[in-house]
Amino acid sequence: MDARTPPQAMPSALHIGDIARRSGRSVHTIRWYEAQGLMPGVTRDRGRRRVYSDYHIGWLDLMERLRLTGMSIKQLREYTALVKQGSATLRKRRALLAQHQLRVQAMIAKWTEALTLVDAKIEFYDEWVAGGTRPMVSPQQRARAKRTATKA
Amino acid sequence: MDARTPPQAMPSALHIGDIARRSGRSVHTIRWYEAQGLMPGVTRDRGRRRVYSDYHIGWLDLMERLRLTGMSIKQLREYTALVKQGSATLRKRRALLAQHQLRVQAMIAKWTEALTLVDAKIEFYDEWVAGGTRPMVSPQQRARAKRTATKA
DNA sequence: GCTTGACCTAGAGTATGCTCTAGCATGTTG
DNA sequence: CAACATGCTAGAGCATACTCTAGGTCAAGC
Repeated sequence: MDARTPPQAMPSALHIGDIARRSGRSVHTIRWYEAQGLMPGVTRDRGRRRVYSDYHIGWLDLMERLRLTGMSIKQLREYTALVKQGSATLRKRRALLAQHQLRVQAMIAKWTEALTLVDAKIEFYDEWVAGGTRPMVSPQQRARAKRTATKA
Repeated sequence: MDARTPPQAMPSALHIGDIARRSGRSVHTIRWYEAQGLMPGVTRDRGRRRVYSDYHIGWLDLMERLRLTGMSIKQLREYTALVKQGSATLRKRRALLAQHQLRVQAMIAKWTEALTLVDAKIEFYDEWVAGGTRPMVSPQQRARAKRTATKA
């Protein structure tokens, strides 16, 4: 009765379960992402089921990397909104990603700095365990020395 | 009546407000940290007010760095519990910090990897904006190429 | 001795980011 | 055509890490 699409007409027509399996997320999470405005170009089939393509696998990979590097759902939503608006927003998208890139680089620098104290603390414990007495040089002093050495 | 400690007997006797100001936290947060078992060696004065020393400034600095690098409150609690138990737990503390150090290093590696896609995406947008048409080489392909180049 | 500010406890409220349940519809397969 | 998987919506629940409110106590200065 109804004009069905031939099985191989599209490069890929995935249902939510397929996307869930292939992206390593739960179907709940994927629907929730869509509700949050993080899933561009999701269509529906006759039975109102969501239809995805391979594009969405790549998309979720990007979302994951951005999330992993600390981008909030709110910012992902902004980025997704720009993508939905088409190529007129290319510059804005670029700016948004460049801003994020800077934030991540800053964060990595901060983490590296925070590690100096942890390194110093471990060294301190090593000496304490080896010597049996609390070392003279405090972890804070060591960390400071390390930072100075790195800068020099 | 009661044997009062002379005013200058201790190197520093700080109240919660001083600690809050000097550590950049709110008094609420500091009390909450204590309730979570993250504040060793807090004593009370006659009026049941918390008394801190300079030690706690350094302690909160460590807590902040560990938190910043993704250690959970639960893990901080474990570490703090070890510190409270004294020098018998030195090896355990060292192990806990070393484990965290590895996690942070792995995290930095992961972030750096996640950045390759963002870098590639920005480059892709730059070409698109400059050329007016969607470039042939996808961000994913670029990112893959970058990762290969880095490895080689 | 009274006001003012800092402090106290207990517990409620908030933001973020999922994660799952309930109850029902639809699609596929033997 | 029945059974069973898969999907749907709406909304509740949860973990984490704070953040703040309410209602009262305490200490020091005037």
